[in-house]
Amino acid sequence: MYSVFLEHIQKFISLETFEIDILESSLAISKINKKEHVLQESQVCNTMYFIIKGCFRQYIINNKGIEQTLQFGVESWWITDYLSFHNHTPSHFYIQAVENSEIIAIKKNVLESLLIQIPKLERYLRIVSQKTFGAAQMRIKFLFTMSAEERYQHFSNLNPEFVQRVPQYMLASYLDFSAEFMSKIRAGKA
Amino acid sequence: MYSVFLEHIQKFISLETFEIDILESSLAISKINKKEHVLQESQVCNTMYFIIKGCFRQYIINNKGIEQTLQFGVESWWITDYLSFHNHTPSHFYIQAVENSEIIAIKKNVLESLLIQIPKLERYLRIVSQKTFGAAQMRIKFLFTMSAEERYQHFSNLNPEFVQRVPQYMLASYLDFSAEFMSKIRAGKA
DNA sequence: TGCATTTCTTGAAGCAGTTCAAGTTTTTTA
DNA sequence: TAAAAAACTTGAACTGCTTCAAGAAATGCA
Repeated sequence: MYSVFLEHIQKFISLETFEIDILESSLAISKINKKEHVLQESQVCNTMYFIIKGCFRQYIINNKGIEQTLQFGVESWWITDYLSFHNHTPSHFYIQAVENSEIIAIKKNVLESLLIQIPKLERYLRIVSQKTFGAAQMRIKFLFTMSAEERYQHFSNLNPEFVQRVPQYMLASYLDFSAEFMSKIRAGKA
Repeated sequence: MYSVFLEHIQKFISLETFEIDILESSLAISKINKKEHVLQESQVCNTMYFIIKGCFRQYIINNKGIEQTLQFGVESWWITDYLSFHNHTPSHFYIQAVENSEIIAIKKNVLESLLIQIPKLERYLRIVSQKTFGAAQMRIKFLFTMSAEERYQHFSNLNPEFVQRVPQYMLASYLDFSAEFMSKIRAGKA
């Protein structure tokens, strides 16, 4: 089951057999059940998570006590709080499994040791995080320019399967409107 | 004037003298005048820009013909369209100088050659882009949880000098409200 | 210096989306 | 498979912010 991970890396760099051995012997796959958290607000985040199987979300609890999902992650995505990770500051976020999932959890010191043994991984992580930031820029563009209904239509056209996979209220908050309004959009009453 | 660049890199990795020589001989500083563009919508972006001096913004023109600023960059920030850069797809963005500025423009092939000669730069860029993505996550949090007035107050508390530096209408669109509403917030009439 | 351009201000009218509250449907679990 | 919990729906009242239009102030440039 490491294949999901190794294949993702090898989309960007090529690995020697010995490097694959290092990765497999340094890393483990953990099962995380639906609704379990891998990060809670105010914790310092010292781990990066690569999703092998399942779905996670990063969310906050706003001042009205409502959960707002800021990011989803599925197979082959990384999820973590990079700011907390790099600055050793308490996180503002929760990261939770939305489905029963399998992840590779890489602690900071393990990551550093892997990056020394396999320096090419810096390149892999550099490219992946630049592309992820590019995707975040597009997300902000959509949030700024589209109405709630347009954001929903656009997202469901691009990710029809994913829309089935998560509760509507989570998707509503990810698209920055209320769960009630999502209901009205879907009923054509918006 | 490369010092701004070299010092930024050396916050994250250390450079040997020969590596500094390679950088200085491969790179040039360009002056970009206020209002000049370094990227236009529909162009493929094949350059990364490091800002030595001045200020840039990334913006779009929305369907009402109004400019909306998605991102600012000042001294020691990188600015580019990473999605267009990595996927060779036409950009959705404009990147423009807000002040008379100086930048280091690094084309993709020059970057690749530098990364081969100084592999450590992968690490520098990896860390910088992960932190930048972390900042984007926080930005989305603020957009989701704060009212227009709270976003303005929060931003001006964190960046009091910067607020003086750019036209109000650019900052208004960056904070996702109208220029008119900015005026009312500042007058205490919101 | 003076004209043109850009930027900022103000008020009135309007509306996209929220909030609240209550009920219904679906899913989970014992 | 029944009861509990989670998720979804609906309508009515409300509001934070936009839009429009017009004028005032500041800045840039010949």
